Amino acid sequence: MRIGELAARAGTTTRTLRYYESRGLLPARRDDQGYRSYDERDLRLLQQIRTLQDFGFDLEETRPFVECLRAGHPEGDSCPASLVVYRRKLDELDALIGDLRAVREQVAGQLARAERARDALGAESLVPGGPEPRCELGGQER
Amino acid sequence: MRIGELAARAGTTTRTLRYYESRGLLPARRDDQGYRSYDERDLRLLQQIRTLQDFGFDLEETRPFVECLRAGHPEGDSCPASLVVYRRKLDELDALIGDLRAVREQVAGQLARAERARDALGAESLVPGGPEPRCELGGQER
DNA sequence: GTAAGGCTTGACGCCGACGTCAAGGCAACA
DNA sequence: TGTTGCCTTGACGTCGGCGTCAAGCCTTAC
Repeated sequence: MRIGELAARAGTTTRTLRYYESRGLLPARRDDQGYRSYDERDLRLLQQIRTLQDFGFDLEETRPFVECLRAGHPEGDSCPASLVVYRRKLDELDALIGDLRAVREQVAGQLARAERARDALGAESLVPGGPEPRCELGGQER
Repeated sequence: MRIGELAARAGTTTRTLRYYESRGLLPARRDDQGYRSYDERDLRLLQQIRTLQDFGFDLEETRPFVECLRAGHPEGDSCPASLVVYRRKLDELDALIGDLRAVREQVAGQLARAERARDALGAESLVPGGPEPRCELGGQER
């Protein structure tokens, strides 16, 4: 099969396949026209790469899985190097999720505080002294 | 104060300040030498930007906060446009955290499955028929 | 004959938030 | 007088994973 067919079957583009080849991740044989030639095993490798990419693995992190498959193992994660990547990715995800949750709480707190302040200002306008400067920028207050 | 001092006081770099100015986020006056000149209010604006950046807001998202402060409000989030950004960021964070948690579970599942398979293969080597292909690539098995 | 479609390599574009280098100006200090 | 240190503008580099031309070859269909 040629590059266009492989790309279509994997739901990706020819540009992506050439890029993978340029990175040494998915080398291709050539037919007598000089066209890249792939088989079902290449499709399998490509699917492995795409699955991991969907998980947010970057290209280098997929390499152990691809090499594992190419070495004849039944699954891309049948080799210890792949398990190492899994575990490192789990740690990264846990750290990232933790950071994001902390940020989320910070932002939620800021929002709550700002809304309280706004409501307090709203009450102030019902009181002698009158209101403070209105926002003249950005906010559509219809 | 000049650009170097402001950068140092805000814990950032002169390049960053020039970049913010190029984006129209933090314009500077000029002294008679043509040097950028800042005051304490600019430091306040800059701190607002940096805080939001630390939260993962991109530059454009900080703009309403900066304009709010510049309009004379006591806080960057004293304007409705800023609250809109807060809420949108919360939604984005929730979505992202949800996605990452789903990915985390997927990866954890894959790791568990792969480890079970490895252990099953280990047991197989204690049994007639002998073991299957070993990994010859990548993994340091000491 | 020629147009269409697939393939080739090469190379520049993109995004965001700057880093880094170049060439030069101004001021203070030894 | 020269050196140091701050400032100026301009412009190219970075990172990842491709997108998007450009120019040209090969084959098949009309």
